[in-house]
Amino acid sequence: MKLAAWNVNSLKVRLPHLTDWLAKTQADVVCLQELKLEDAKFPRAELEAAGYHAAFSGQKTYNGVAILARGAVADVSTGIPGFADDHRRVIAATVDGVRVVCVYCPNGQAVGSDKYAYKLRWFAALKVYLATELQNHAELAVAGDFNVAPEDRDVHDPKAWEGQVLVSDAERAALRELTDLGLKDSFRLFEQPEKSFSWWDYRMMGFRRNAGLRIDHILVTPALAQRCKSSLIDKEPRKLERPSDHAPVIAEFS
DNA sequence: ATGGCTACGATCCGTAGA
Repeated sequence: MKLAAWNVNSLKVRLPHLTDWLAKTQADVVCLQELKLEDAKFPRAELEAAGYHAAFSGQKTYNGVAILARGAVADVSTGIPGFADDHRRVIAATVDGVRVVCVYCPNGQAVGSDKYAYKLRWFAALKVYLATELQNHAELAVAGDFNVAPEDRDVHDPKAWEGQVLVSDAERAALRELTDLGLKDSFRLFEQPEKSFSWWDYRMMGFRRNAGLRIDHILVTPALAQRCKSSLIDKEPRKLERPSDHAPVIAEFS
C-alpha cells in the first residue's frame, strides 16, 4: 500500500497536477489538504475517472481536507470530536484495514498571536483524539500538513528560523506529544538525503535555492512502521508550472 | 530590506498562507 499526503493549495487550480501525479505514482491512498473549495465543488467525477473514491470535508476559500483511495473508504469521520472548530482540518477513514487520519494543522501565523494559541490548543485536542483512535486501531497513520518542522535538520536555515512559527519549541513539543503516543515519523525510519524539505516559499525563489522546511509528515503506529518499506518526498510536482508550494510525501507499506 | 509569491473573493486591495 502506497500512502501519500499532499497540501495542494487549491484543489481547483491543482487538479491537473493531481490527476497526472496519481496516474504516475499509482498511490493507493492520498490525504489532501487545503482544498479551498466547498463540498459542492469537489471534483468527484474527475477523481472517480482517475480511479479513486473520495471522502472530503471542504469549505470556501480556506482549509478543506480529503482522503482519496483506490479501495473502499469506510467509517469516515470529520473534525476532532469534542473540539468545536469552524475550520475543516481533519478527516479520518479506514482503507484496506488501516485507519488513516488526514490533518491540516493550523499555521499559527506568528509566535504569540491568537492564531498561534489556537494552533497549540488544536494540537492538544488532536492528541486526545489520536489517543482514543489508537486504542481501537493498531494500524493507524496520521498524514498531512503539520505545519511544524520537527528538528533543525528539517529547516534550511535553522539560525534564521530559530524561535519562529513552524519551528518554535512549543510547536515542536506539541508535535512530540503526538509521537510520544507511539507514532513514528515514517520519513525518519530510513536514511534520507540532507536538506530534505516538503515546503518552499513561493517568494525569493525558495524552491530553486532549496530554502524549505519539512512540515508535511506521515506518522505511523509501530505495527504499521514494521510494514513500512520506504518513505520519501516527491519534489517533481513542485517543479511544474504553477505548482503547489508543498510537495507530496509518500510512505509505502508491504 | 521584515519584502519578495499565490489563491481567493473581493475589486484595482485585503486576508491568509508558511
